Amino acid sequence: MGYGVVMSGRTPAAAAGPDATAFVVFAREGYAQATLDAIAAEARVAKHTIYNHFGDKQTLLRAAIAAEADRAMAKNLAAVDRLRDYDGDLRVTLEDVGRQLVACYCDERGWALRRLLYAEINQFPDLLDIITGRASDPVTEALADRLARLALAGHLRGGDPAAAAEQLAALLTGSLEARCRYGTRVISPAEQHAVARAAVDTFLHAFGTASGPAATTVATAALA
Amino acid sequence: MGYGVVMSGRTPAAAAGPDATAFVVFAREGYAQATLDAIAAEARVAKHTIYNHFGDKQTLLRAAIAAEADRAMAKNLAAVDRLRDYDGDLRVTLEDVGRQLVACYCDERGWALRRLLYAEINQFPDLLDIITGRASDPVTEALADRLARLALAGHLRGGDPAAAAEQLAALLTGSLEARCRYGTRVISPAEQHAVARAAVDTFLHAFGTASGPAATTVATAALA
DNA sequence: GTTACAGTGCACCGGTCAGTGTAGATTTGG
DNA sequence: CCAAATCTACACTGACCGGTGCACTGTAAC
Repeated sequence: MGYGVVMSGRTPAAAAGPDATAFVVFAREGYAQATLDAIAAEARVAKHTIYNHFGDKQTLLRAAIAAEADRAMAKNLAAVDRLRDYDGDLRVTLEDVGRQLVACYCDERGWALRRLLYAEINQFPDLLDIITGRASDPVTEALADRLARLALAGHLRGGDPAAAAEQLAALLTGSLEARCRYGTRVISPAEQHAVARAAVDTFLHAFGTASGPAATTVATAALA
Repeated sequence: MGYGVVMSGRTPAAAAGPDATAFVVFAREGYAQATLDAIAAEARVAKHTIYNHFGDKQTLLRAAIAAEADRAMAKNLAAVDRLRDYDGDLRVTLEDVGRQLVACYCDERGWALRRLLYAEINQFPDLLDIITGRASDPVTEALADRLARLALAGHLRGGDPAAAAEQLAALLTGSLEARCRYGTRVISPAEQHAVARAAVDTFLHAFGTASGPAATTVATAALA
């Protein structure tokens, strides 16, 4: 013990532990450019302490990424879980969940994690193993579970729920890479809402039942 | 003069010029880790020669990325342009184009470019300016142009063709990040075909006309 | 032949950084 | 109250790399 919350007069950066601070620095500077001196200074901790805890720079990187991936997945799963609150208006519920998933994807830290992964995946291929089980895979699976329930209840067309989940996820996140300019642009909540609405609209056209609210209007997919 | 094609006994790496070689090394090692000595050696060129041509390391990076982005965009635009060969079977034509776009996205060099962009966008925000006009933006726009023609001819539902193009692009590429594991996994042509077919199927359900071939079967979107 | 240009190989400088060593301060637990 | 463990501050090493200077070679034009 001895970190963060226990100690009183720390900066926010240090309050979350050295690995969280390390993630911020790694994401900002890149692995090679990030110096341990900078990480230690930003975490308000002696450089030696980091070596005591993590051994070397690579181990610190892996720990930082694992912690951040856990955080991101928890947020995603919480959003998908809201599909249990299905109260009769499928479109509204889907749009709500979609909006939250889009928000997760547009999150500053989400972009930072994705950037860091793309950047270092060549030098550290084993980062994939750290991410697998903590990333989009379980989220899509959980989404497939919810969609399967909805299909069984007659609110969606039958078929492979995994495929449906994949298509919905693609519709929600596929355009965000371009819209957010690789994470350098922050898009407004209104624009996020428009993306979610357009995605759900297309999804319901393709996977909704005739009885369901498939055809409202062609979404005015212009942004706000 | 003095590079590449003109000289006979060069390795493939050097045959394309120092900037192409530089891109390969930058993508493999990362900007900071890539040494000019390594680039020069791999390009079969003296380090000094690189400085004569590009001035410094950053300029070399920008030149390498610009060249690679041009190459990628040309390939994408060629694929979209095949939508002009519309011969009556919309689904077949769209799947053909979709398959080619998926292949572009899964291209080894395409992943390398995307990785490099994600990796260095923080250190070199101006890379976005280099990419804008050479990247997915013009491709989506060209796709919107083709879809507008198809809608006008009654083969697709009306509405904003830009939105339709964005949705189609999202369906095609949205699942590839996960499927290709950030570019470290090569997916088979059969799997690429399945992705394109599922995307086009969903797209036609949402944007096809009643007269069109909207409903075939729910695509058996299992991979091969 | 000579002038101009472009490339080559090598050695060098200045700076940076991971990781270690050490010695003193602080905390923790019994 | 003491001892073990942990943290801090700081100096140091060994290695690496961007960029430069220099002496030399090859080639094409006039």
